[in-house]
Amino acid sequence: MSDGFERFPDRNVVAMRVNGELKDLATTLETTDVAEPVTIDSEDGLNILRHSAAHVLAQAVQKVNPDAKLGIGPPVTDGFYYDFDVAESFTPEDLKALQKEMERIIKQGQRFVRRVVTDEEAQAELGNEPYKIELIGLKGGAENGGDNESVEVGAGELTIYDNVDPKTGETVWKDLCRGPHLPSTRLIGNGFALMRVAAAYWRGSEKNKQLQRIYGTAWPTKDELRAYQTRLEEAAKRDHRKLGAEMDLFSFPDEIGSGLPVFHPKGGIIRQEMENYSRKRHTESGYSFVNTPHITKGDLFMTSGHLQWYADGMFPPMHLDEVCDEHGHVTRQGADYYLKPMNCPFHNLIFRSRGRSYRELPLRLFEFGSVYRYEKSGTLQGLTRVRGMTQDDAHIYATPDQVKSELTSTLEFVLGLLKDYGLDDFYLELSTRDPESEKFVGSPEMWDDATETLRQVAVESGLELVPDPGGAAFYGPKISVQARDAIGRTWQMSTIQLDFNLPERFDLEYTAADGTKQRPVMIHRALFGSIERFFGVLLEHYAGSFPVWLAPEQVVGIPVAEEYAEYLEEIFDRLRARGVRAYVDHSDDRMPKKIRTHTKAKIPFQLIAGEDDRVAGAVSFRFRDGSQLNGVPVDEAIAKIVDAIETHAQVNTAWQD
RNA sequence: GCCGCCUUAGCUCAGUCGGUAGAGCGUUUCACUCGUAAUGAAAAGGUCGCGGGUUCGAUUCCCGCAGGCGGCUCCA
Repeated sequence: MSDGFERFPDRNVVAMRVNGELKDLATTLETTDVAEPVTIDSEDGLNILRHSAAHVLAQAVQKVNPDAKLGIGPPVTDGFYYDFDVAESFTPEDLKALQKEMERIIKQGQRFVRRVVTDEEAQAELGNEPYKIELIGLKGGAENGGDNESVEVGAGELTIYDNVDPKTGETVWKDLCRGPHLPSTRLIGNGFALMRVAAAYWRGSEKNKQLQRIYGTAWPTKDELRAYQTRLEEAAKRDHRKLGAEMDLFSFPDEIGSGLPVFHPKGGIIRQEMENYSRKRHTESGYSFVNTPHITKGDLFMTSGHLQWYADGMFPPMHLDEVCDEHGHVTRQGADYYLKPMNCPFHNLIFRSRGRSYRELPLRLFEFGSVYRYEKSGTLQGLTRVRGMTQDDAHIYATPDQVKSELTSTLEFVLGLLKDYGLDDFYLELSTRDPESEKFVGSPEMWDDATETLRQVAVESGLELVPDPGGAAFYGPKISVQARDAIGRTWQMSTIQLDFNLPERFDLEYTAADGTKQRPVMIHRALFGSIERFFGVLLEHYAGSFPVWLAPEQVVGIPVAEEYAEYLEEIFDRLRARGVRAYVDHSDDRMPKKIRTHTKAKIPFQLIAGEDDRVAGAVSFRFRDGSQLNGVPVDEAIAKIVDAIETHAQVNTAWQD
């Protein structure tokens, strides 16, 4: 007989795994138990640290405001939160006071002591905590509470953790909790910080009351906390909304409306390059280009099912063409016109515009289609969540036996194109139907078939595949390509959706080789998702330092003195003749100032010329990282620049050869 | 949509315990003609987000709205 403290005297061990289950160090071990140490810097250890920090926060809140009712307080990525029902929401000053109180509790070194209770005991002890009582009632309901709630009440026995003052042995606070916890609050140390206040619906449902949530972060050491804060600052620096304004790429004029961006000339160049390259690749891969209008009569979206299921997400209709007599009676019925939220119904009409032969399939219709979605105001976010956007949307109509190979080649095409834009770290997500949801069309059998086909294609790609239950669109399951950016964040990029339903709703047919009419299968596929969103993702991925082909200004000329501007202009004429975006800076700033200005503007190449260069028929390069290449012969310089553009190279530093 | 916070010059921000505002960068002009991240000087630029209320007087206090930010819910 022993416990974890005796078994693992190392101070970094904060808990243990006994026969596979996480336990407090204070747990008594039988000789037959298999116990492994859990150190504070392991994934389990960090979760325990953060969970214990959440407890300390809750204790601090109730110390300051005894009327605060406790919600739940689980660990999350990089930190923790705790939800409270309080009359007044927390202010930034409150957070400071709470942080102080937490520090006091931590210094006190309170012990976390586990105690098994019956439902009745827990209900009696926690009579003042209505949310905890609700959770106790749910406990029997097994796993339907979700992970965050199961932190409070596990599936097995019910436990309360007492926070015990080590000097007096007095219980100063307690909370319903599954555990495990750190042995002592002291181990939280000074590597934690309260971050922000937010509201959150109780048990994640819009129908429930909103509680006040406090987010915090916690790390084993102060240095790791600082490193985390630095990471957040770095991410903030590459925020596309900030860079978009600084680099004069796009804006959201209030006069136009929320979530409706305008692109400025420099942003327009980037978009144009993105679109042109995409057009070229689609042409090479056998896509046909189509164009469809931005608005349509409502019937089309009745046929597709959008109005039945997603009217909430659409801009409300314009009622047109109605005529009334002088008494207000309708003498001619009008029609509702809607802004389109998706392109697929339009493409279906193109497919249906005449009889189709199996020889035409697979038919791949592509469009940069403008769509409008009435996103809730609170969900809008820069270019990544907008109300008006341009999808690089394609719909592929295929025979059933073409589907699998078409899906495979589409996935290859998508991944290849994303790589050409500089993203190369991917995994896949398979989004399937939520069996609870009523929001889907077609039979469950169709869904099963479609899901299985997608799964096979995803698995055969060799990429990591993550399930996303309930993530499907209402008309079919999908594979989505998730890309990791330069600082490791993941973004949902392309989606490939399989759809047996819309062809049926639109009664799409083709004539098969045997003369019979057959139903095609549809594949929906957006590569960038939306151009606006992809633009934002690339801007953050590159932190504004685009590869040369995408950079709005590719080369800037800096004469050492005004005298050399003419020499540079001759070179720049040649660059411009090759399609390079190249301008000489004729302002009367001094040379170092110009270098500073254009370095901050993240222009890939600065070409500097003075007496030495002119005499030698050369120019000097300065790159974005400050490295230089002096005295490069003009012909070579031009060739290098053009090559960097054509190969889509990222150039931040001097060439090595 | 819900909760909280925010909104002052093109940008970043200071300020006014209620008496109509200031800095840096940017812009314009002048001088300097300069070899790798800020030459100097001067000037222009703001009905302090919008509407209402309180007040002798509101950019400041109160209410409403809009927009933004952070979350929650949502994301066809």
